[in-house]
Amino acid sequence: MAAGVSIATVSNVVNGTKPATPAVQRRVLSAIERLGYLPDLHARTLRTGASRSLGLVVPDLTNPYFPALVQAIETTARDLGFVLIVMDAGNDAERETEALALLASYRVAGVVWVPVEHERSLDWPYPIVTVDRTVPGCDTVVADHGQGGALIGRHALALGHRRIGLLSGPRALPSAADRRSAFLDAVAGHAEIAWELPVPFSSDLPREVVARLAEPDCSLVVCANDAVAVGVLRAARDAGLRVPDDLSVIGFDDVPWADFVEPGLTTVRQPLAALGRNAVSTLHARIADPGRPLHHETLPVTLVERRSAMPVTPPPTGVRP
Amino acid sequence: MAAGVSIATVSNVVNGTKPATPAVQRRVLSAIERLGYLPDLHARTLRTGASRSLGLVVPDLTNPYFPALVQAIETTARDLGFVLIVMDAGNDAERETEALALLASYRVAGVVWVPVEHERSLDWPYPIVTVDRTVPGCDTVVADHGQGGALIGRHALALGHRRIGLLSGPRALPSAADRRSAFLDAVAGHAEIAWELPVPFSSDLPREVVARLAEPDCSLVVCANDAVAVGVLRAARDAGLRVPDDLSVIGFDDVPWADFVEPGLTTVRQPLAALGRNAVSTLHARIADPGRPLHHETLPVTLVERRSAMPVTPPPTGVRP
DNA sequence: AACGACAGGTTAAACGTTTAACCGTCCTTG
DNA sequence: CAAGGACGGTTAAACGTTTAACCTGTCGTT
Repeated sequence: MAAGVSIATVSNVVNGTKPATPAVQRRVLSAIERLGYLPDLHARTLRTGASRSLGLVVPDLTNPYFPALVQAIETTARDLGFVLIVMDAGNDAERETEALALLASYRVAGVVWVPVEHERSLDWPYPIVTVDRTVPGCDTVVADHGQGGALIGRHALALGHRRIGLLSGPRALPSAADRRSAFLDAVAGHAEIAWELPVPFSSDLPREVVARLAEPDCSLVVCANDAVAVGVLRAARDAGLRVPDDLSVIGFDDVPWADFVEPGLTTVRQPLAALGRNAVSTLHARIADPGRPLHHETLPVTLVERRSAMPVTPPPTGVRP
Repeated sequence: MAAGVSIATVSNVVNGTKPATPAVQRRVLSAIERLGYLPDLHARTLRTGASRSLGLVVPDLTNPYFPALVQAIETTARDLGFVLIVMDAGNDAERETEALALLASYRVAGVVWVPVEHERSLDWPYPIVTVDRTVPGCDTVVADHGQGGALIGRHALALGHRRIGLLSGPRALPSAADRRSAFLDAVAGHAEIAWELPVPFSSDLPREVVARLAEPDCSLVVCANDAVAVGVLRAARDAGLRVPDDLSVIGFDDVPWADFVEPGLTTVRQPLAALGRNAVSTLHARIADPGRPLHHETLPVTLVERRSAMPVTPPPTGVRP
């Protein structure tokens, strides 16, 4: 090499594998500096078999849920010495499979996966940790959707709501189902479900839903999502209803603009950053010890109270005390 | 190899480099299938010197501007046969430099870069295309901020606004400066700038600004950003002002929730997807031909009219016709 | 019948690392 | 003073590809 020293020695000083004479160290380091040498990570990976890259596959980056998650994942991955290869599945299962295969070819050390759909039989040559969804045989980090549902239920009760409308999300989605049933359990016996309608995660509510909203027979509507909560806000306004005076609404997710709509949405916040951090540390642990027992972790969520849900002040239709 | 054939032959059939007998093809392909063989891209890159990965460095993924951009970049990169290594600089110049160095070690074929700060002298061993900011010596794809400013100016005039407040963004940011001066040019001689205040890109407006907003001496305030526009909406509401009846406001960016606030923000939309697509195709072209002349591309923006800016109906203070 | 061209296959070198094995020197030590 | 470690360095093999060079039949041409 240009430092008048062998290649192996260079390797040893850059990695500190073997001790070297100060003089040699200086020479090597200065030559590196001078030539702008950077080790070739491909060659390194090829030789050692230990890849320093992680994959991340998400259904749709533009979902407001993801940016904070991705950021946390990338940051902690890099702090652990890994590089993150990100792939957007475009909500398409086929494209998702391609992504996973491509990552296999790239010999990633592991992948963080947010599956577009539930259930999929697969065996990939790398460890996987799933986030927010669970796949058999994979480590998992999820938010406690059940707790979220319960939190909402208890809050609704505490605010004095006794007749509640429920806009539940896609029935097939486990997280939405968890939310729903925990909520139902929490209010059971204390409040009445005026009606329940399943809606997609969108601000564009089905016609029948906005019709129902126009003449509410409840004091609160609990929404599957912040997106649908925004739809409710809009429908209420169009119907001349004031939120929260005439109608309270509660969302889920705490999207970045939950505080920007009028009134600010009371909602449940998922610990996105923690989810991301723990996902990659879980993955890291599994990479270090492939034989360790399966790890399922569920992180607490928090209720964030804003102005869209308030106590029922004039008793809705005060029948009995 | 397990197909009773040499390694080289396998390479030839998977890449179609050299013709092979149908029988051999079948044997190889079936062996590949059977063993679940996937080529090692590290080895491939090492040997050919042609990396199939691109880097992406952004200041802060949680900025609502980025998700759509990143998605477009990832998608078109993958369609071109590249894999995307994403890095978040956390708005920190130092971390950004680390990111660029790490990408160099990874021998990426090129990188798409949205610099956290303007101006930086550097020479990296890969081609770079910058997005939304320009760096000397790099290919560039930007939105036409000047056009955006002009669009706003003309729209304001068309709506009949004659006294306008201006909340301009960080002076040091070229894009914000372009917007501002084009806007000023567009309205010059036809409308009066009641006041101008530089503010950071945030919904939390400085105290003095909300004070000024409380007693507006203008019919329209033009904001540096959708974020600050939201701040203005909020301040106006707190001051008992109705938007757009008492005051019109115009933003910039068309963030995902611009249509969710009340009233919907009229603003300028940047062609995020096109920006991303063109960035990687520009990069691709440069990779194919390192000697081609520098390519600077600026993409048109569009005005999206919603309800936060309306014609002045009662002439503001009708002095002369 | 002899030869050349060519198609289809193999061998071996090379990419840039890491690492085990090896080899001098010098210092210590019995 | 001879022998034996440490210590600091070098050599060479190996990782999984690609690719140039090479080999070997087969076939078509004269």
